[in-house]
Amino acid sequence: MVSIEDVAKEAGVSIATVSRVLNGSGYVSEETELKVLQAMKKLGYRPSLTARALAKKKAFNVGLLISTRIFELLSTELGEFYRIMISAIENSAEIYRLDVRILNFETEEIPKMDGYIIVGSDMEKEQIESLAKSSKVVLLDHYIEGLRVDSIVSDGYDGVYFVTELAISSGFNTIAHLHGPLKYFGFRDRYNGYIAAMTKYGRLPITMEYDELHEDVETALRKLFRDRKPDLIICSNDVIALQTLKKLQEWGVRIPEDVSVVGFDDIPSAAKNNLSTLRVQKSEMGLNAVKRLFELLNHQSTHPYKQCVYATYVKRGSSLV
Amino acid sequence: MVSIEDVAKEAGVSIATVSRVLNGSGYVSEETELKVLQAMKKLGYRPSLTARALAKKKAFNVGLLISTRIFELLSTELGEFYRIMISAIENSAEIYRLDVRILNFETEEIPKMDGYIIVGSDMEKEQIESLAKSSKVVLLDHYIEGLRVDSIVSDGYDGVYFVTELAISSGFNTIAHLHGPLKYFGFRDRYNGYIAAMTKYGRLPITMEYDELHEDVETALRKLFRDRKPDLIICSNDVIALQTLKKLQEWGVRIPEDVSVVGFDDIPSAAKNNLSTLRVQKSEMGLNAVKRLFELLNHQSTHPYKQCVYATYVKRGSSLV
DNA sequence: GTAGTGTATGTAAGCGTTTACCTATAAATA
DNA sequence: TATTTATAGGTAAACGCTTACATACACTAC
Repeated sequence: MVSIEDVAKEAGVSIATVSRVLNGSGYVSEETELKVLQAMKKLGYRPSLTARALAKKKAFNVGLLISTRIFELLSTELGEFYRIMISAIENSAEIYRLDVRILNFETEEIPKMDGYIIVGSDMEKEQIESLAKSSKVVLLDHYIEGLRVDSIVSDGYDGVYFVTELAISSGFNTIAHLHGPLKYFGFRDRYNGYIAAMTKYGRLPITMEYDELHEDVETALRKLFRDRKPDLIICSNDVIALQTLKKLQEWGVRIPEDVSVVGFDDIPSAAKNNLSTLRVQKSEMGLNAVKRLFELLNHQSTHPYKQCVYATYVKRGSSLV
Repeated sequence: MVSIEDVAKEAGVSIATVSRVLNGSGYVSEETELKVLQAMKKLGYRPSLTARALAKKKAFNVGLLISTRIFELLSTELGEFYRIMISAIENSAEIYRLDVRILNFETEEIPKMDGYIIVGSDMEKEQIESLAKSSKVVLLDHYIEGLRVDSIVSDGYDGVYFVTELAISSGFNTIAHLHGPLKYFGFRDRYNGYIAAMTKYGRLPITMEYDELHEDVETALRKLFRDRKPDLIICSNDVIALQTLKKLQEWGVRIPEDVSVVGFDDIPSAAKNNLSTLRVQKSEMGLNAVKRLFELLNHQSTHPYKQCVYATYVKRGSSLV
């Protein structure tokens, strides 16, 4: 590996000078700059990002932007999902010398900071867009189509594909998917994974949409059971799965002997109710958000991407698969 | 930030000893180890990955696994796609101290190396799976559903969503999607992006599947034009788009006045034929593959993910959008 | 008793950068 | 002419870690 020292030697200057032209800091004569530039090119020099990161003391400050909804959730049992993510962020931020400040973007003026991590899907597209224009931004557990902002999400497509395929190869016959409104990316993503797996193995998809916040699960389930009783219901998330579980038990259906039920997210009540589920890697995602933001903050200019962290299947008592 | 030195001081030992318990290397008495562990916990110590990476000289060797098909492509004009990716890999590998060796996995025995980057989609699922079991593996420009191997792909969903949305907001009325076989993930991904955007804006999707390698584009286009003539055709890839372009011109259709055509990939002939397209960020993806493999090779154990690099829209003469 | 061996720990030299601080000119100002 | 000031570039100390090497002690083997 060619180092800054090699370049300095080649150009006949000190490493400080090379560093200066590298960073555009301090005084360097045009003549010297040219010599250095040529030496770099000649040797094919590429600065070590690692060394640079280590040497720079620069402590960035980053805002952790959270909505009122999530803020309030945080102090309840349901907030565990975000609590885990946020504490992962705070822990890993230290490694990268990031000063994290938690902010409610709905009630407070957003102060100018080096970068932002936006948690969850409550911020408007326009606000994200304008924030991303002037700062480094990473979306955590959120993604907006066509916006091209760095995002970290759980891979719903792959997760649901995985259990569906697993179920098929374990001999399940009638695999249904009970999903939330497809206008939401997350639900659609999971839905697509289900469809892809079923299609791949020549199975007929059996799906039912239902809004877990405004509709009754009973109606949806009745419709779902009308033609053939499924032996496995894969639900869009744990809330839907738990409602399903409860209703089926009311009906006297044996779980998992008659019907297996699988959720998505792994919220705390999933474990309590013995629900098999696809676990969203919350702390891993938090850590990755920090890592990615750090990258952006340092050697900027890398092309943005969406990072889909694979979900992990957690088998519990609600399913035979 | 609490450093190894702080821990050493707290535990009353040297930093070398702390490093030893950190890495499980060399001799450390149980008693000392306990002291160190306690000091770490007390101070909330987290080792700096940056410093660690810098200090480790360890040069890993990695295999760049390529199929015969791609190997042969490499020396032709069509191979530019992979040539760019591969040279990006070779360049960035140096930064990370990776010794890259290019291998044809179909003709040569795969030698034992620290990690592998598998380029393209020609390797069998089973072989990838077994390779990933004993080594660190990154898939480049490939992704296998349900396998959960680290992958770098171009975000077809987002890319096609982006142009579709752009076209809708630019006043296009009849936007069609001419796509390759949906059994392939890449085509399906792009297709889903198109569907999502059209649905979002209440437009009726107009789609036509066609196998660019075995079927004739004329038939597909005739079917596509039967009901309403589209004013924009978004194609699954550049090859399809170029065939479309040619056929339309044969028919005397004016491009882009009558019909706009957009492709995907940005292969060299796209530029030559003035085709608007979604550019796959080849060198960025190559670089990211290296970076990700390096992460895996070092502080292993991070949870795998699929990285979807956003495509960039490149407007050329074939479209008004 | 002397040498050899296994165990335990410390010392210090890197790894490739950045940057505070210092020195040396030449030009500008008094 | 003497003093300031802007410009140019060098020196060396960090940054937090790993690791080769040195040291020290307690055994065992002859």
